[in-house]
Amino acid sequence: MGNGYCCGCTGGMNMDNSIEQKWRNAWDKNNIFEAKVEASKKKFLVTVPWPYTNGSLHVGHGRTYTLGDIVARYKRMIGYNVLFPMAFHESGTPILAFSERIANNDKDTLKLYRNYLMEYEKSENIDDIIYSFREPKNIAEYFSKVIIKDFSDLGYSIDWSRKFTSADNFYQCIVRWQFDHLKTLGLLKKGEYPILYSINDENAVGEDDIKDGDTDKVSVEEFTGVLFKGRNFDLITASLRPETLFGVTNLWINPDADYVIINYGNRDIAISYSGYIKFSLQHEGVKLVKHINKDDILKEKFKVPLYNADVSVYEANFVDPDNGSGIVYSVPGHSIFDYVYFKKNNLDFDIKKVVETGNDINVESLIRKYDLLNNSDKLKEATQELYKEEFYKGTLINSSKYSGLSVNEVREQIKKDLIHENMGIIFYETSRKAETRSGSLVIVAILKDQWFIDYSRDWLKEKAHDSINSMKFYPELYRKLMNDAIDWLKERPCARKRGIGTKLPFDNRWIIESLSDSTIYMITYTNATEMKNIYDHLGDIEDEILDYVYLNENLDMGKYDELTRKNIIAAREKFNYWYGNDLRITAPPHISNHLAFFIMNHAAIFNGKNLPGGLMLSGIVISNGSKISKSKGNVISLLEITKKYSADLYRLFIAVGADVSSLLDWNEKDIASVSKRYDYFINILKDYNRDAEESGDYIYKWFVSSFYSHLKDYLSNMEAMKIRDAYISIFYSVLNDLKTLENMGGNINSGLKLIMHDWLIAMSPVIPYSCEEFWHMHINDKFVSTEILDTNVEDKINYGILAAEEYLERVLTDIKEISKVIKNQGETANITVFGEYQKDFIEMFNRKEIKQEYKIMIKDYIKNRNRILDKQIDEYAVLSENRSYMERVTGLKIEILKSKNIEQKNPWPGRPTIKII
RNA sequence: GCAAGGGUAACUAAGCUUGGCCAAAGGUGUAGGACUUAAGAUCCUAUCCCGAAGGGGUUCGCGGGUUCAAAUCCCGUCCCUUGCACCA
Repeated sequence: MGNGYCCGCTGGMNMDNSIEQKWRNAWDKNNIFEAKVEASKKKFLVTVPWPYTNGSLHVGHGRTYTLGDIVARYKRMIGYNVLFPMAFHESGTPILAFSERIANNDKDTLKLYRNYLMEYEKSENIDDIIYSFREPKNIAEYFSKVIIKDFSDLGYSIDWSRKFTSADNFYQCIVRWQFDHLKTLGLLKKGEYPILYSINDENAVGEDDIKDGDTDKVSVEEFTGVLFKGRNFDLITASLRPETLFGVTNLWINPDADYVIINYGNRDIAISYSGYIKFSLQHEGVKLVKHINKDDILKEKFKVPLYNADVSVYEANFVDPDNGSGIVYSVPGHSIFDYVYFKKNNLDFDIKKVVETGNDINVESLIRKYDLLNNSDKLKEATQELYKEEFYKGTLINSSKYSGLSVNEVREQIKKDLIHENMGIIFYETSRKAETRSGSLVIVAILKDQWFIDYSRDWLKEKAHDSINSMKFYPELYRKLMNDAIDWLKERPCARKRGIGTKLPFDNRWIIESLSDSTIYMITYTNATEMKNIYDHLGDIEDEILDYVYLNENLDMGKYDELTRKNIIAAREKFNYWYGNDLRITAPPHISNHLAFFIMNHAAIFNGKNLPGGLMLSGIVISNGSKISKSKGNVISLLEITKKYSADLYRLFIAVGADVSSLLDWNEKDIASVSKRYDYFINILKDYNRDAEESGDYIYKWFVSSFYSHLKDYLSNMEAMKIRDAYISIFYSVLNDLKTLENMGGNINSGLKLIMHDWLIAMSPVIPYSCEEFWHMHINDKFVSTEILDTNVEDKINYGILAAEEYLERVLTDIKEISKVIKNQGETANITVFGEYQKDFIEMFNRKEIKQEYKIMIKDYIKNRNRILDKQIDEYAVLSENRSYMERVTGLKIEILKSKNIEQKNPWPGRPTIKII
């Protein structure tokens, strides 16, 4: 296929949507995926992170969910009682921000949502729905429905009876309980924290409040405010590179900017007006003294701290008064901006080199490389290149006691020394100039009383490491990365001033940050219904109830009524049965955040079997060769997938398109090649005729044996979560066997009849709809989705027959090779298999007692010894039985003989002699 | 710079943990053939080099080493990709 015109031909062979819908409805009607406690059965809880409900999901998101479903269905198939639940995440600012933007008629946002809705709604309804999105909960509600629909269409065996959202009241009780625990454990503490802030709105801003914040991220950068002493007042510059201090030749101010004198810590300091505003939000006790004229600064000389040289102040229009303090120091030896400015304005200047990199990347070479004197486009890029190079490879020179130290260690050192000498102060700045969507400036302010989770405790890290080391990892290599991430964690700000979420129980000015409220939420899946009942009944869930349910602590039940008691007891029973999260599936970018918190918070609160059991990390998905992004126009929604392709084809592509851990490229060419095989599968099953004759022929025996040996591979690969390898065995290899069967003169229907039952079950985790359809068509009226596979395959494999087939193929390969060499000149192939004499000889040889008349065979035997394999095959019978097949494949007349002589060139076991004449 | 992953035949991609059955799976592409009025689809065969006998030669980034034996283990080296944070 390869384009949209596929539907007339191959596309039509796929399961069409109505068939998929038919089985979806049947599954739902019979509630077959609702998981119930069955004490006698081993349970398996598999989770995938809950989706965030501010939009619909695309082909990339679908991978982890699809893998989750494949695993869930597989485990169910081999007899586990499986719980595969799902809930929705609404915490944080994005939904709120989108809602506000819709209310403000922001064009881009309206367009974005119109695009989402166009796929799901009739055009005349769209405006009304978008209007309703002025209320944030309507966005969340709408898209959670969309996601449920998409997930259902994709055939996921999710137990939706447990769904909830992070904004649900009952869930928030559980979050509060968790934070009370963390507090009791001494893991919560307060501190200062820099945040992005809007002056006009007097509020913290998130990525979604910032103009282009999603495409061009803004982050907080820590500058070093360096104070230069003057006669009447000091002056402050803000630098990312304090280590270049010894290379300072002068200072720059902007001739057109507004400068002021402020008083801070009993000293007068010059700074730009907007620098003052920021500074006052970052430090306490900053007072504005007066506005000053630029000349008051220009006429002064200032002392470079630590170094004490006097430098002058010059004017330069490239200095941005809104950036930092609006005053910068000039280091032409290591700053491209400074150097270029001097050059372009034909000013005299000194260069003092203070960083040595040992290579030829420096200010001058980069200016030449990018022709920066004539072309300023690349100024920023070149600057970054230089900073990176000097940071990682640089060593200080000409810098008094700091000389000889590497830049990356000395930067912190100099910063510390400056602060210690009272000549330095931390100055936060945004990584780029940013404004909110309403147009007010975004700056960095310091937030007092920020709450942190303290992940630096040794006892906690140790427990987390133990937990990681006893978990299963797919693939294994992530275990080390996970351990590293744990070591790396320090303090994590865990609450914010705004957004959707749960209030901190002991400080309700704060809302728990959205990753921090999602660390142990999987416990809720086990008993969401009961917890909701308790909440609805009592209007709250007391910590002591949660302690009883989740921590097996004691509870005085007397104070609760019967209904509550019933729910509490059921909740505990369900939790105890279902928890441990046996497998969590997500992607590597979560290692350093979500997964680390997931493991840490579990380690803090839980023990033993309730700690995480396993982790599977799937690689990223790209679409048509590039990263999925709106700007590339390669976002393909899950809805589009089920409509244009089919759920089963998508799922099959996810399973066999790439190893779980590798990058997966969703592109037409690769889809087409998977589709080709899938269509073949569909066709043979559609055309299957149940009245096919059963046959005990050799080739059917081989076919069945081969099938079960593939099934064996499949099972062992699935146990190792090597989903691709597993399905190559059970899908591609079996299809190939069917073709071989046909080539050998067998009948596909007769072959299918022998394996259909088990084949459909084994395939059903990946292509559940097709398997369901054919199961009902050809087997029985129960659901294949709930069938249990007989995993005892060993006695169904006849290794002798497999060996015979291998032998046959070997002989054929030899015949073809000889034919090729003699340019297909022969007509008849005489094949002679070994006889009694050869057998006797080998026995004698092994006993080292060779009779005289046999000695002529020694040389030949030695020569061929390592190609001889004796698998006790009746070679003569195998070849005779397949004579017509061999004749068809080789185009030669085949004659089979059994050796009756002692010869110089003998046939040996596994290696007959072949003569083509 | 640090950390992690990777470099395999025209392309893509397995294999490497547990060395031998690896000239190295699968897919794509290419060539020939079958089917077909034709096209498409499908199927079969071939696809590192040499060879009128199932054989030989040279390959798995590069250079060494261990071994009877290395794509696989060890050492060195070059190149590529990603991450270096508090953002969901």
